[in-house]
Amino acid sequence: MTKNKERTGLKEHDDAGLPRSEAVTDLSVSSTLIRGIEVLQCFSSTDQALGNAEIARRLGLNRPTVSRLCKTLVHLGYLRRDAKGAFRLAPKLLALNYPMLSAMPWRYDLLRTMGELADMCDGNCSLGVLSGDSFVHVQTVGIPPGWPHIPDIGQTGPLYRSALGWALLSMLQGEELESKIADLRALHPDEYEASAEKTSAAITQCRRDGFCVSYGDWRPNLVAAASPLGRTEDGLDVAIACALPRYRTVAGYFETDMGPRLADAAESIRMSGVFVFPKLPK
Amino acid sequence: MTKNKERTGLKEHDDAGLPRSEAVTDLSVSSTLIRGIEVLQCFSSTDQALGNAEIARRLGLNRPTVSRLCKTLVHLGYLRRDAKGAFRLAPKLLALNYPMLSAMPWRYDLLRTMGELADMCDGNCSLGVLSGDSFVHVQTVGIPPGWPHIPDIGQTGPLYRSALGWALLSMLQGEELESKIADLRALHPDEYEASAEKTSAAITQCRRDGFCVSYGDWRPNLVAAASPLGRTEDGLDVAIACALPRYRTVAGYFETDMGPRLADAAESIRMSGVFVFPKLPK
DNA sequence: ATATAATGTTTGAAATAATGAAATAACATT
DNA sequence: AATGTTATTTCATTATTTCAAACATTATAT
Repeated sequence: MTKNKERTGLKEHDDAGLPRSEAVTDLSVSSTLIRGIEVLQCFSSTDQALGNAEIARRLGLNRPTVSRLCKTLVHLGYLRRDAKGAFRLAPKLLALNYPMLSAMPWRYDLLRTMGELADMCDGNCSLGVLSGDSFVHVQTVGIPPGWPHIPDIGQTGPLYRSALGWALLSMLQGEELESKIADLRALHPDEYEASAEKTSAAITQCRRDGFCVSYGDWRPNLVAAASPLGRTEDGLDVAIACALPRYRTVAGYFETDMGPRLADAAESIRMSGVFVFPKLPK
Repeated sequence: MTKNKERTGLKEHDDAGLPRSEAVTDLSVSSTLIRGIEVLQCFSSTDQALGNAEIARRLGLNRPTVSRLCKTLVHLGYLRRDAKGAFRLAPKLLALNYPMLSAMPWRYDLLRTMGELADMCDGNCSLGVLSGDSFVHVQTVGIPPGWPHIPDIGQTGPLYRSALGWALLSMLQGEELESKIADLRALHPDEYEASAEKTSAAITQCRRDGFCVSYGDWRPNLVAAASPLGRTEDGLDVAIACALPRYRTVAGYFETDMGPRLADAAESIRMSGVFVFPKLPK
């Protein structure tokens, strides 16, 4: 099952010294579970309906295997078949998340403030949470008509080239920050290197001014400012951001107006006590 | 693996005539995938952090097995360990849903109308989608402070004893409705029977007046009205509901004021053409 | 402190479940 | 009708899971 190992990126023992050239599969994780969930991961905003064969092609499995996995997921209610017989994610998948969303009551408490911020900059305002090598949106307010993309719960973005990502990184302390950066570097060597300077500058700015700004680093036509909020009791790192389309942005507005205001708002949110803000190194 | 079969409720061939009393396991679904996902399903608003042993107990597996499944889910990023070493759902799980949310652009288009409805009744307004034997909330607007529960994306409720559920059922046609009711009856025999009359009355009301009302049938202290919206192009059945705490409800308000207004709003939403409304039987 | 009871993880061998090739069936599109 | 799709079924092979036992690691109680 060499293919499988490479695909899933499982950590395995070094084969170098083994008697036969046979690879040792990692018995401590379940490959079937991985494959099943990888089926769900195949779907995206642009690939909303997928057939068996297409999924098999992407995952490097053969059709019968995928057929069985999909059948299982349909049985569980997380996939459905549309009129054309293709598979689509099913609404029950949302139910899996409800426990997590209801564990973030601060998402509601911040709605008002977020709305005010969105109005203030005539753009939108989002909350993001650190997750592996990405941030994940957990709340978004203000989605004007004609908005270039759909920021919604669950959308992910890069830590190393987005305002929200930088704000999140700025909260990590020495050892923690080191290891996160090492992870990012390992996962996206070239991409990370290309943004390394901007990243460290933004982290510095966050720590000094309480916010940082991104000019189209993530979404080419969006300008955004972000501020760190802190870590929740149960261990999630949270930041807040405001964004608007580039063509509507007045030069310097984010640096001199919106940024400081966002930082103020973040500061007063921190006063609520929901978020623990780390003591930052001088 | 007799235990497994019973737990997962897999359909299997009748063993009656088999030579040995050995059960035939169903090769067409993947039991490992089922178990892995069942681990995720263990979490709820009230059980946000679970240990290995607790999960094992609930699923009827032994600890090593659960340890491996959890390790796999952590590897995938869908579980995380908190400060105490317990497992919690990880934010990456939200990312799995993003493709589905972004496939429902009408969730945004309806925000304004929903806000108006919520203001009008001084309560909240939600969109629900049919999913198996339940509805799933896909959007909620208006969460006043002190609200008795947290209606949010992903929350599920019963089809047969809630306004939203009844409104959804009212859209199903003959054969489709029959089979859905049969499913409900099979899954919750007693509970269904207890609400059967209310259910059919509400379906009738929906078809006649365009809305139905529930007085605490789902959440004891909530009164709600709901209207069917129709079926989306990709096959989801959607309904809209407004709810407020019972103690704030004036007698008859939902029947004579809010209900008809909701029905009007639903009617004008349907005009937008996003939802296909079935031709109802006279 | 020490004992006791839980929990989490690692083994290895036995049992089982997953796999993929081949065949079949169902469907669209020529 | 014929071709190229795609989805499903079957079955023998193989690899993965499972479980019990032992160990390590916490908590909790005495």
